[in-house]
Amino acid sequence: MVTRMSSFFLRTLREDPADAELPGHKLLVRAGYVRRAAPGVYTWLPLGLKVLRKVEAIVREEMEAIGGQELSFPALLPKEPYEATNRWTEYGDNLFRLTDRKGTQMLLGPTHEEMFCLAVKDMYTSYKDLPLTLFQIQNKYRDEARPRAGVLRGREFIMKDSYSFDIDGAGLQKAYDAHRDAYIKIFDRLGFEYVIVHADSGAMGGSASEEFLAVSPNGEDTFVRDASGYAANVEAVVVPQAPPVEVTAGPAHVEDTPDTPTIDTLVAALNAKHPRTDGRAWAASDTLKNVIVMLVHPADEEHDEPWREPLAIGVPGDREVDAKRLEAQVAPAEVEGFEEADFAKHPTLAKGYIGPGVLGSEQASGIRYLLDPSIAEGSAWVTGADEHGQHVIDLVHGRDFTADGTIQAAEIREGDPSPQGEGTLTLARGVEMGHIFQLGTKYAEALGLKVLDENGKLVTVTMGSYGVGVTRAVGVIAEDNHDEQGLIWPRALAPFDVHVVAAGKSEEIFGAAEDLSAQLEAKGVAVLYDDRAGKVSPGVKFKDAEIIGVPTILVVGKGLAEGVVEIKDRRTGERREVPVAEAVDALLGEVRGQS
RNA sequence: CGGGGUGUGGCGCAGCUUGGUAGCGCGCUACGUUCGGGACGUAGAGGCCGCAGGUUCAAAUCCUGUCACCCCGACCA
Repeated sequence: MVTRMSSFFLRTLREDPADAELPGHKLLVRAGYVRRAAPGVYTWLPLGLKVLRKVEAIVREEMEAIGGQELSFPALLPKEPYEATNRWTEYGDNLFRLTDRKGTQMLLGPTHEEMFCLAVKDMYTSYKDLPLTLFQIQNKYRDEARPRAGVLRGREFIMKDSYSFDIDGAGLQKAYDAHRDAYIKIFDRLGFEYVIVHADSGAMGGSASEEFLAVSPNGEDTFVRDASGYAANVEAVVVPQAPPVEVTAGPAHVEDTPDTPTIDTLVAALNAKHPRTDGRAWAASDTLKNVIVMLVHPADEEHDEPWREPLAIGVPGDREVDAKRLEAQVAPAEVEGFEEADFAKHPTLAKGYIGPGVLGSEQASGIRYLLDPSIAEGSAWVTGADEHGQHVIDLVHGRDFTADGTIQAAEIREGDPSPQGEGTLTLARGVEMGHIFQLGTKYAEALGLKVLDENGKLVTVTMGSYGVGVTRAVGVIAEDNHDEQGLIWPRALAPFDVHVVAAGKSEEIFGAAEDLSAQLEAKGVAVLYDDRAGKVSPGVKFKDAEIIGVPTILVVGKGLAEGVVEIKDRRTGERREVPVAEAVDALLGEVRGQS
């Protein structure tokens, strides 16, 4: 049936909503696709829901194409399965928790590994039942500390989550590859620019993990890439170990460097009082900065309570320790600052002048000491001498000091050499649209999902989990597809195929527009017909058509007297007149010609 | 959690410094004119000025407290 603007549940806004920042978000609200219901919680109006359903349909088709079977779990869940996997506590404040009238604690599902795992355990017991891939497209709930950018980061959002179940690693790899291919098809069809980056599997556990990031300057994730096609999340970049270099430095010597607690003050003091002999000036990159943090490990077999461990990290003085990279390396431990009270407990640490002299498990402080891999064996450094106001010059790695190992925690910068290939890295931002994980047996083990193999032996099932942000996809597409006037939907996702505007007041115009709309609908073309009569001027209708962003606009107006109507391409602005009798065929060509 | 900001008809905002019976634009209703680029006129409807205390003859406005929301950061499969 033709959708008529006169009765369609829609109201466009002339002005930007005050609470929106990004253009796509503003337009989705202004054009009547979504409304904010609560922070990070959005209502999908009829127009928006049509787009959302189209995205869902694409995702569903591709999941079914790789043999995925759709089901639907509740969003309201019992807490026991999440206690079994420890996520009831691990998920922390991000979990929406509630209590029923009997006082039983429940949660709104942030993701459903546990439920899928238990469902398979409930029904399957044999290797013959595997492999299996299940999926759902369902609301997820996460009490984000800071929801953002409208539908891009909500506290309630729709996700397609699927899970693969296999008897062994080879099966998992196959399922993983199938999902990877399916995701490529999905994101190609959704039509946005994306990169597949190596990701950190972090708290999810498991071995391999890749993220699909929609490239967008407004994205929240930073990733690197080089000219050869390598791309990785910053957390996942592995800086190669610098090869050893020949020692050219003289013996290490301690110098007085009063009032130099920072790298900047140190470099200035060195150049003023201890100039280099080779004529070059000291730079921050000649210094070795030692940063102490406090790791908070969760309780484990040996510790009943969360426990704390100091960690020293040595990085070149011109680089910071990247908090995200560090967190990824030490997960599931959390990173806290090393406070004054902690310094008091470690009297060998001279704040501001900490050096490798006391760092390391075997040294005076007993603090584990890890170096950035860019610090080559044989290279000489200026670093703290562990006495207030003193630094040591020409301290050579491997000759004068050693560490307990290396850690990937230094910041990654634009122009750094690519860890793979020849070129240098560029940094860009993206929005995480999909994430695929090889989970392995973590969840199956915790929940006891085992099947009998062909030898009659119990084997723990190997799982993968795979997510696509469906509501987020609509947000990203809106950010990517608009101009000054409004949204411009890709044809495959547009809420309607053709927006018919009756521009005028004569009965002939409305009659012809009505007739053309009906003919199009009869051919399976979804029509939004602006049949508003009376005081709604053509200008208002044109503006609304532009902001709503249906890719093809049919204007029935003044040309009708000469027997022509106008077809406008919303994206290019191109317009052409066609005889009324040919309009339907011409529009069918538009709608079906491209995709 | 840290920093910045905002709460006034459905939406966007002014008024607050210097207290005196709440205003503008959009939208909405009725009638008339207009009709290819967010028309115009006339007449209307619609607001516990976030909430609670306080000061005062009088509080949207001053004071105290509190709540909420937005933005940046931290956080975030």
